[in-house]
Amino acid sequence: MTENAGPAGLSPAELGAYFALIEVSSLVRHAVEQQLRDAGDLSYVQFQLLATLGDAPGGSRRMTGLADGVVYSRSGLTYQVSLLERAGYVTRTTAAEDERGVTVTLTEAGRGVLAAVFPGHVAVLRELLFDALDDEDIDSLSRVLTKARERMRSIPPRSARSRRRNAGPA
Amino acid sequence: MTENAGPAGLSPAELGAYFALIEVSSLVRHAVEQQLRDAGDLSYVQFQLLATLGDAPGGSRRMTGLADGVVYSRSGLTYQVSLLERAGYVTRTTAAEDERGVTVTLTEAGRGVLAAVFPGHVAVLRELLFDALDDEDIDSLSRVLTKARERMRSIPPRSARSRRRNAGPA
DNA sequence: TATTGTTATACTCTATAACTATA
DNA sequence: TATAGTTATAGAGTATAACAATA
Repeated sequence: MTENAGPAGLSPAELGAYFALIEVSSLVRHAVEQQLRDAGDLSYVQFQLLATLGDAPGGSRRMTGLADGVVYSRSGLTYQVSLLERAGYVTRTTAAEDERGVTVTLTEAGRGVLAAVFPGHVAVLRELLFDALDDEDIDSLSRVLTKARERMRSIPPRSARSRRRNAGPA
Repeated sequence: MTENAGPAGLSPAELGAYFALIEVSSLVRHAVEQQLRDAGDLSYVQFQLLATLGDAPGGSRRMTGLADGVVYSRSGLTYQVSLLERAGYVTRTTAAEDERGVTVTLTEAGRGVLAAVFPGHVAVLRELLFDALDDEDIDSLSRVLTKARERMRSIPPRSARSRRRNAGPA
């Protein structure tokens, strides 16, 4: 018997990390969602999609690539992208290389909202999260969470399985 | 001009920490939500409420105290607690000290679901999060996030303001 | 008058399954 | 046959505002 809580439970340190992770991320997300709603009438998912496109070369991505870590079902992605298209923030075109695919591209208006929303976004993060942390805190937070993220990405995500479940053998 | 990104933006370290925080917490939450659904037909919020009660003396809490860090509107809390009551996991009684208040109490059945759901819950956290981290990682994660949480709790939460907004001066 | 909690309602988001079209 | 994406639909969750009751 170790001090480390066997397979049955979590150690106190793990429990503490878990609860803090959930509470902090909830509060951050909730606060940021309000700000995005107020400043640009964007949901958080929509913001993430726009930001992902903003970082992509040419402001373009295929639907599939856009989903990573943001949305957990195909229909959900279609839904959100439809809203963005209706708002004029992205365009959808048939992919050049694969006629089945759809390329989503950020428009000028899309870059506009991003720019409009960004300062307030940053302000919320500063006030709520980063003002409480020194450089070292931020570094270790980033380091540990990045490590965790890489692990998670390497594990078969449920969304990848979901298709296969339908089209099972037989 | 510092290397530290002025008020206009976030430093690369901050950006990295922020994105990793959002992605990791989303993935964790999503995975855990599925597990809770499968194992006990509980939403994550319901699980949090039960767990909060499980930690409380006598398994009881006032509605207001139950909301902290879990739910962001009173009606949302009422809704979730109603579901829990209907399922037989909690009871609601008029508070002894304040006739306006409601005391929510965990039932035996409530403790039962918690127990039933817990091992799988822990397993998901291990596989997804903790297996990737060593003890030191977990300690710093816990330390930094706890620091952040304390800061956030000390800031006037929007939910506290919301009431006042309605009943503004004349 | 302020606070606790509930209710009614409207809305957003998500997920499953069925479907189309291309590879 | 497998993959990319869309659509229809149904359900869960959330928030706002109006409300009742107690302090």
